[in-house]
Amino acid sequence: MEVNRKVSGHRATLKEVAAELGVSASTVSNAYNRPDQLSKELRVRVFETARRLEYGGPDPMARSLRRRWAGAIGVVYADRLSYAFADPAAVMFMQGVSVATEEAGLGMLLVPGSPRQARVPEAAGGAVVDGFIVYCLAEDGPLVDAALERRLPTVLVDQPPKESLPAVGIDDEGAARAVAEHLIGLGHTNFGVVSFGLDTDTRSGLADLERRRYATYWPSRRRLRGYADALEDGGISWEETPVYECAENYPDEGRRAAEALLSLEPRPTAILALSDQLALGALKAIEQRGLSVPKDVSVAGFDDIPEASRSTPRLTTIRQPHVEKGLKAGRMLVAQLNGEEAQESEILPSRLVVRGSTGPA
Amino acid sequence: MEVNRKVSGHRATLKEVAAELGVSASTVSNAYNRPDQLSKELRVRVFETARRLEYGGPDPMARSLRRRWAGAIGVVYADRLSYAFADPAAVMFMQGVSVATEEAGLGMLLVPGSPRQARVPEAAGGAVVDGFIVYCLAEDGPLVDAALERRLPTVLVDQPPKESLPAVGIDDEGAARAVAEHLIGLGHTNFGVVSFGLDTDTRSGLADLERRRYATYWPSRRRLRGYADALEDGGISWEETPVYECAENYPDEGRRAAEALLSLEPRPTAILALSDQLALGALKAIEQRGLSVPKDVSVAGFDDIPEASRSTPRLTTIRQPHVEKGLKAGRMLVAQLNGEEAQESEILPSRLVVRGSTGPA
DNA sequence: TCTTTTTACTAAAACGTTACAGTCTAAATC
DNA sequence: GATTTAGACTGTAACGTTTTAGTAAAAAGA
Repeated sequence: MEVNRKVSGHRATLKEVAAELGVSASTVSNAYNRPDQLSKELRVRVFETARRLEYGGPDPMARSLRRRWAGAIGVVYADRLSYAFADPAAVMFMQGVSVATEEAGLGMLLVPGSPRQARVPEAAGGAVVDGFIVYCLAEDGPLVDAALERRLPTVLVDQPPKESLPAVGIDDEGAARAVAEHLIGLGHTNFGVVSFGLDTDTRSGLADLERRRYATYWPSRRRLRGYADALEDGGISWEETPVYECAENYPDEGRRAAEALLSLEPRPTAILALSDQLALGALKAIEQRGLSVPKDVSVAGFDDIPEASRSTPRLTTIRQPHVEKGLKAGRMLVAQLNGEEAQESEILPSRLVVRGSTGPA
Repeated sequence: MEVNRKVSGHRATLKEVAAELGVSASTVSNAYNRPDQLSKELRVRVFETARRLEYGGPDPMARSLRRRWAGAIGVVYADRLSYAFADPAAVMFMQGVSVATEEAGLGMLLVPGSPRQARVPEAAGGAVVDGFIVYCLAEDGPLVDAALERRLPTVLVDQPPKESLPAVGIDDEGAARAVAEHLIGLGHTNFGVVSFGLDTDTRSGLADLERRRYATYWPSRRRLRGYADALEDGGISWEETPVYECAENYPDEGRRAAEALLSLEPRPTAILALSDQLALGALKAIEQRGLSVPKDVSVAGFDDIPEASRSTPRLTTIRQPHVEKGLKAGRMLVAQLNGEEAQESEILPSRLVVRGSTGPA
């Protein structure tokens, strides 16, 4: 759907208010921006006239242009925004960002568009913002390019290092390794992996080695790498370990993936999921099969979203500080906007949380 | 914290690209906006030169000013944004809005600030947007005024009708009445109510009749009204029914409120909560007291957030279509932006969902 | 060959502000 | 009484685009 701007009735301008009062435009401007530059009485009269003419104050677009300052930061998300709101981890991240923007009195502009839409680059390119937070984007996608080409202050989140831009993230690889090692330590030798989509094509199904290695999304690639290393170190073939990729990060997709994995021979006794959302779906698939967790199959997730500690059984997972990630990223960006130069990238702590969904093989 | 704009290095402009190439500014502009207006070859050369000069395309602020079109809508929220992200109902609402903005290729600007901050009106007044969605705001707050003064297309959500602006909401009063009647039908006569804050002061504690009647937030007022009517109709004194208001819509506040209510004499056998978040807290308080739900105390919520059907016992509540509310509001606004005039206000359906948390007195 | 159409480009005027450097008057200082 | 200072206001020039109306040359049509 295309949007045409409304041809609404004429709206009063600062100039007209000035003319009506017989003063200069500067004075009216000052009435709004520098009260000390004119007498109290005149200021009152300015506001009166403004109200009478239905003048709603200086136009933000003109002001932004003139001041070269938008008063907002852009948040660019990997996928459709509506998915972000459906993903507890992303919501927590945005919450963190919102804390930072509120501290700074800035707006938070959610830039629209999925990698599958054409208008996307234009959206990021056209955003009236002072800086970007780029969150978990396919690293070579057009969206990220569009954002970077603006050459605005930018903070990368869950992304590979790029052009010496400051970044915030966790040690995805190490964390993934830790979950896998935990399960190996419990004696498991037959694994199945439930993964995010590994490329921008929306495909669901088993992924070959090539596809796993060149996963488009940085966190996916690092996590798979962590699993792979741990398994190989434990004498388990990564190549023969099935990896089922899900087009979308919803529990239901995870359920389907787990169903597929459970039908394989030999049946995995441990399922590693790249997110809790997917792991929760896997839990359901196992239950529906009449199997029990963790007696028949162990399941581990990633993210430690609130639901992970409320499921039955409660989910073994990797805890990472989602809110803090957003907060850090937001503050870093604000610092850059304030002219502070060298922002250091940060790796936030994460750790394995063992709960009821994993047990001995 | 105040933000100063970064005094970054000079950034190339469209004019400079034009000068470098020896063509007019119009031509460069056309290269970006109307490819059919110049030859293929020149267009290519324009982009080359742009890249060489590190020109990132037309400046969005200038473009917005000239076109009188921001490409974004503003979402104004009642409270601190960070609370919105912590409230599942608000998140679902925003998800709905995001679907609508994505359909239209618009950005979604979250306007910062709580009613307790001074800079707020400036934030709404300075937002570079084409329209507003005003979500559940204290109806006479400065924020809503600031938004309305802009005289941009606006859609009200969960707000009292105002200035013939289109609105989206549910029948809060009727829904509240339905929950209360359900409990009365089960034989309850001793009620306690757990409410949101009833004024912009952040107070927690029992609220007198006056305060209940003039609650600042529209949904609170309507829901309390619904409870009141149902109780009075059932021969139960509303005045003597304790209403405990919570400063914030978090489960923990609900827990504290319920603790207070359970210490009263006579102890309520039914607790009505204005939201599921608060009701979930109440559930916990009752459990901590060693009482059982619904045997000793019944609890009903409002909103039917996902957690409501996962608690033990599962929560009796009012289901309302949060996502659809956002979607409707978003589409209404988009329609207005497209110049479609008469937008009808809409009352979305809601209904009582009876689950395990309510039972006979 | 002469008109008409098309193609490729340009000049100039907005869009609505704010920053900067002044100007002018009245009060304060010496 | 001359000089400085402060206060209140103004004029002009950006800010970086897009749009409108237009020109000149080339292509097409008669």
